[in-house]
Amino acid sequence: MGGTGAVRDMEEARVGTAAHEVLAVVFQVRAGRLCVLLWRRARPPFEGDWVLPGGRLGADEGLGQSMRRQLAQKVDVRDLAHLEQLETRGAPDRHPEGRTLATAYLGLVPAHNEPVIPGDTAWHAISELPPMGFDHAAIVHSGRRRLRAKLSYTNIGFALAPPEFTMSQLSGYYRAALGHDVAATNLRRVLLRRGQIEETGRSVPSGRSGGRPAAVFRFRVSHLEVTDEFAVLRPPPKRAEKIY
Amino acid sequence: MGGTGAVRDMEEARVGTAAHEVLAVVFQVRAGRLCVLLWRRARPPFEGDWVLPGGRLGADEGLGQSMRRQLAQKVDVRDLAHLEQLETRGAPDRHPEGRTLATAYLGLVPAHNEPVIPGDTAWHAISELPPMGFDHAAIVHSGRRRLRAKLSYTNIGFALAPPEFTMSQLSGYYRAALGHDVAATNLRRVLLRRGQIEETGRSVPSGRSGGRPAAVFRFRVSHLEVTDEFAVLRPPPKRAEKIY
DNA sequence: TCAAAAGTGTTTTGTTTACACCCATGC
DNA sequence: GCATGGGTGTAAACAAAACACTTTTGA
Repeated sequence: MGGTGAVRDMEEARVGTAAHEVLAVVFQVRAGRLCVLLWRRARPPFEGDWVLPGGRLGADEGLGQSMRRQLAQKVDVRDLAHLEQLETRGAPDRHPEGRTLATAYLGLVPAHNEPVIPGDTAWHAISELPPMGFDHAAIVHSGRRRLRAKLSYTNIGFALAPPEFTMSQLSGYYRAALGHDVAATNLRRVLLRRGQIEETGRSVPSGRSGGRPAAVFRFRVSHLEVTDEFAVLRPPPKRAEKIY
Repeated sequence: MGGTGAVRDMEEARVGTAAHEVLAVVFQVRAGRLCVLLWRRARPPFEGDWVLPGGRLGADEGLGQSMRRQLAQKVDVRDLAHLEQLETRGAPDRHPEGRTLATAYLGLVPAHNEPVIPGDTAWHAISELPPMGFDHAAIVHSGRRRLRAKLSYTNIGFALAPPEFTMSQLSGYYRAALGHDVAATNLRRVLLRRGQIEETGRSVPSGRSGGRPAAVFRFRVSHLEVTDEFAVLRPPPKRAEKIY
């Protein structure tokens, strides 16, 4: 146990009361790779290891509210296009200095944003995570699974892409997040069909190597929506008498 | 604030420490309807209202462990076919007697189990929820959404159905959980194709009104599995060079 | 023999992937 | 004019829903 002494010991003995922290898995696609924002611990335990940004829940804060406040110290909150709760971990031994529950959030920063971040934080590709403290590496992987799943049936791409983009750029963000190739030509049709994206009418000039100018798209809504709810077992379309 | 006085006040003032409880949304299909197990509060706040079973997190318990312990006082844990974490709520004012975080779980009891439950608990159809205390009604609806979604792309039906069943029974459980009709004939083919269910080889005699005897099926695995992961945007089947 | 319930065969529909081909631009 | 992407058209693959028809039983 740490050096806080009697006060902490008394608290821990009391059933049902525990320290609570919030942690953020903030992803951004950078240079074609899915990256997560990590913070380097300057003192034990896990000194020198990397951990998720976050901290103690304030006395009168909601969880999401606390997460945004803590994150504001690392990234400008305006850069965060999406934030959702991921999971809560409460293994009694997850924190060596005493019982601490942690509620993790998934946050997304659109590509090409370059938020100012403190010197002790850095973006790390999730394919090459550095040594990480506590159970934070596992939480990063939870976040990746969540993002990956939601790319299939929601419009969550809006939080990965900048406000305007070409289809080949967008397929790059999908590729980075999903971990496999995504054909721009088909992605375009799927997202258009689902009404997720629309053309701006403009196009970007082709690069020095030539090629047809690419049309510029944008997402139609910039908050999470389920766009493909019933992959299967969908309700009968006509006379759909719901039973509740 | 409640009358606990100085001790509680001191705790609440201390940043990062809060009471923590676990709550269970336990569903069972009963008489063709999706029902949730509720507990009737005997004292304020919300006296007489119905709430989710649960209670304070113990000093050295994990969250899931605590949930199982608390649930054991309401339903026999052997009756619980599935338990998964749902969400954590931490609004500062969610509990009138003082800051309390709650981590909710989703639990499923297979149909036709008849667990012994205490006199102050009862099953309520979710289409006719009684007046409920705290934010528990919202948590019930979170649970229903989760169940409904997972029926589409996982084998979670195993936790709704008894060990053996006919297809028309199974379609009844799906109907109750999804809220719309599910044709037994197509459900059979979908679940067989996905390898979720298999025939036992036996059949049940037809009822007094005649009819062909129904084949008896069972789920092949009785833990959660994703059986239809990439509804769309699936990775290329051949030469699927994953990038991580 | 008829009604009832289960199960099979087949068609239709919808969605996504694959792939060939056409388009617009820089050099 | 030709290489280089971008974009369209179209076919193929696949899965699920709809529906007609067959099977097996009780009365």
